[in-house]
Amino acid sequence: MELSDRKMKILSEVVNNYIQYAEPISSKMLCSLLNFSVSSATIRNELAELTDLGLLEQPHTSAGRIPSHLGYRLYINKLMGKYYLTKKNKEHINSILNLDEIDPEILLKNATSLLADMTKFAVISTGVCTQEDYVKNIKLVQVGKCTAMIILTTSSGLVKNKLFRCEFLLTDNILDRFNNILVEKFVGLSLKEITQAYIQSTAASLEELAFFMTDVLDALLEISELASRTDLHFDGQINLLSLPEYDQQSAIKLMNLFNYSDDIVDLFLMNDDNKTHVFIGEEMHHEELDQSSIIITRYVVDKANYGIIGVVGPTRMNYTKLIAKLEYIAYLVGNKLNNILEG
Amino acid sequence: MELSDRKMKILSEVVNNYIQYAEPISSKMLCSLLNFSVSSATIRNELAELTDLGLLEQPHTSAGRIPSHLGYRLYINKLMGKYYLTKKNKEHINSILNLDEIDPEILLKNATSLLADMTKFAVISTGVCTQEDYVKNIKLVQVGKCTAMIILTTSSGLVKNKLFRCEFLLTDNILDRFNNILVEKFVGLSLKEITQAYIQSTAASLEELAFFMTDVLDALLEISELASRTDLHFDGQINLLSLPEYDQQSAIKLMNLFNYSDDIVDLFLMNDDNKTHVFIGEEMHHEELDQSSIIITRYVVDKANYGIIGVVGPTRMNYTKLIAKLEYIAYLVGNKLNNILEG
DNA sequence: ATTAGCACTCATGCTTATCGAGTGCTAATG
DNA sequence: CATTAGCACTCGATAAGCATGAGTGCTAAT
Repeated sequence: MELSDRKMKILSEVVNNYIQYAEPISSKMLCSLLNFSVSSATIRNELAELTDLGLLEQPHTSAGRIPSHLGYRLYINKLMGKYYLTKKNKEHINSILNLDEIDPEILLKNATSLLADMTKFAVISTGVCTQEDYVKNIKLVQVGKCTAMIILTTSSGLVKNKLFRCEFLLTDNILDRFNNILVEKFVGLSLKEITQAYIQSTAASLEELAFFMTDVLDALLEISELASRTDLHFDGQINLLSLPEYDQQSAIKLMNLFNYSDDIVDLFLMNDDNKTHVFIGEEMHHEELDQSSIIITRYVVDKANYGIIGVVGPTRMNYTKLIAKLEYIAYLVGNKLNNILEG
Repeated sequence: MELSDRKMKILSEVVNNYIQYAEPISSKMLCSLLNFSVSSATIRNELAELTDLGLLEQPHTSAGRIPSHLGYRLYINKLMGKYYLTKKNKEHINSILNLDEIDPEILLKNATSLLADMTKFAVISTGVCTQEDYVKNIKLVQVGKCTAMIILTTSSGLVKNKLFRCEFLLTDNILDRFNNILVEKFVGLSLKEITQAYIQSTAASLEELAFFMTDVLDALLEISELASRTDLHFDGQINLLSLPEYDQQSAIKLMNLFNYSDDIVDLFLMNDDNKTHVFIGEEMHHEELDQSSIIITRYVVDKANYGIIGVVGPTRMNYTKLIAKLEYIAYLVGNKLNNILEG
């Protein structure tokens, strides 16, 4: 079913207006905004039809119209234009992200917080996801009499570290020996392969050394689990509190959704290509998100490595602007991470 | 001025009741709760006098009484009993904090989040504060072709690390040389001494090597600044949202106070001995905190090292219970950190 | 297809009335 | 003199009534 050009323009205006003012719009108002040479009664007829089609809604009989989620969907798929960031905007983003930070985790944290600041909404991002991350290197460094740090680097550029303690005095010599063993036994393995069971069988093969290496091996297990769990970054949740669409109740529900984050991760994984996706309220089938939309996109590091970054806000959000900002930041992050990985 | 025993008991009951139910209490109700053999009219007379003394307040003429901040103050200083944690409570805390985590930062994060979970309020803690933290050791570890990690350990047990990148290919040899220089020039210095200027003058003394070491030195500067800045841990802010005393407005204000945290830090430093302190609403002279109280205590690592941990909640909080929980956790954290530092 | 005109709806804001919990005060009591 | 019964009074909370006006839907005319 095709809508007339005029209906399109009306729908578009309703959405734009609602995004800007958060109030239902009347036929009269639309009439003066649209400059068609028709009267408000004609607009009213059009509005009635758009409402019948399920694209618009009325909060109550004598109120103006607001977009339904179907209305938003049509708007997003067909009607909205593309927004181009101003030079100033881009420079602002560049100036904050182009620091020579080379830790992927910190870079992502920065990007997430920057986007939250810019959008005044909540932002979520994942660390780099990779099909098959494997151990690139392991280093042990002594930091105290009985304590040392284990540093794990992976093929996706991740560098994770963790402190651990042994029951005996450490020396460079001992640590070197341990380190060599770890390198020999674990470098090249996929992170997934490093399980409790695998560690145990490795320990067994070490014979009398196994006893001394339990702490190191435990630490390795923990850190590789840490490395294979994609980490999540949240920011700007508090921004949502000041928005008219969230009362205390729903804000709390939303926060909890973020905190017990499995559900959110699932939502995020709905993004399965390199395009930007918009999910609107009820489409997500999560009561807590009925009033909200999520825009997600991927930052692409290289063929095998990407991550996801997205904005969560009220359905009434400025999609064009947000998409532009999100995509630009995702683009920069992807580039930056690619540099880090290559370098 | 001394209050009669009966007045004390009445005040105490008003506070207890308000803490539990968040509602003004009437003379009649008090009468039945207290089991004095007097009538509600007598209680009313007592209440009137307590109100005249500024210890109680009436939300409006025909309402019951609630404690004023002076009332709370008296209650806290003189009236409230001591609460002893149940075995179950203690075991729960132990089981979460007695993991063999040896990174002070992570330990503190865990403690903060545990306390937030237990109290359902917001919790803030500082890292270890120390009069004069000095550099105990520096290590450089290669993690990529041109990237390395610098690890700084300090006298207070802090272990901080940071990735940095050089403009040239790294080798074990080069890093060893760099490392030796760093150790020679910086180990034993107070963190405060490592300033931009100091780094520059050190670089100057290195002559032709200086050029190659700029990146390392920059990283060192950054990381030592990071280490000397006491870090702050927040948790449970969202808990405050569900409390009746905070509407959206005041919750946001409170969150912002936490986020731009200088003010909060000042408040925290009001704690200048090893006792537990309670600050009540208006006493803090921060509009945002008028409805809130803060309980702070120190965790003591050893003579020179301590940190602060505190709970922020509505003035109407269960002080005895909270103090018990807070102090127990602070005690464990202090102990644990002491072990880590010694070991 | 468009439109003027008009009856109809409903959220909003204001005023008024009622209710009842809880107080403060007075006068009586042991 | 502390205590108390009794009672008038206050004031928030809740509901009900009413006017207002923005905005619609429908009809009949163009």
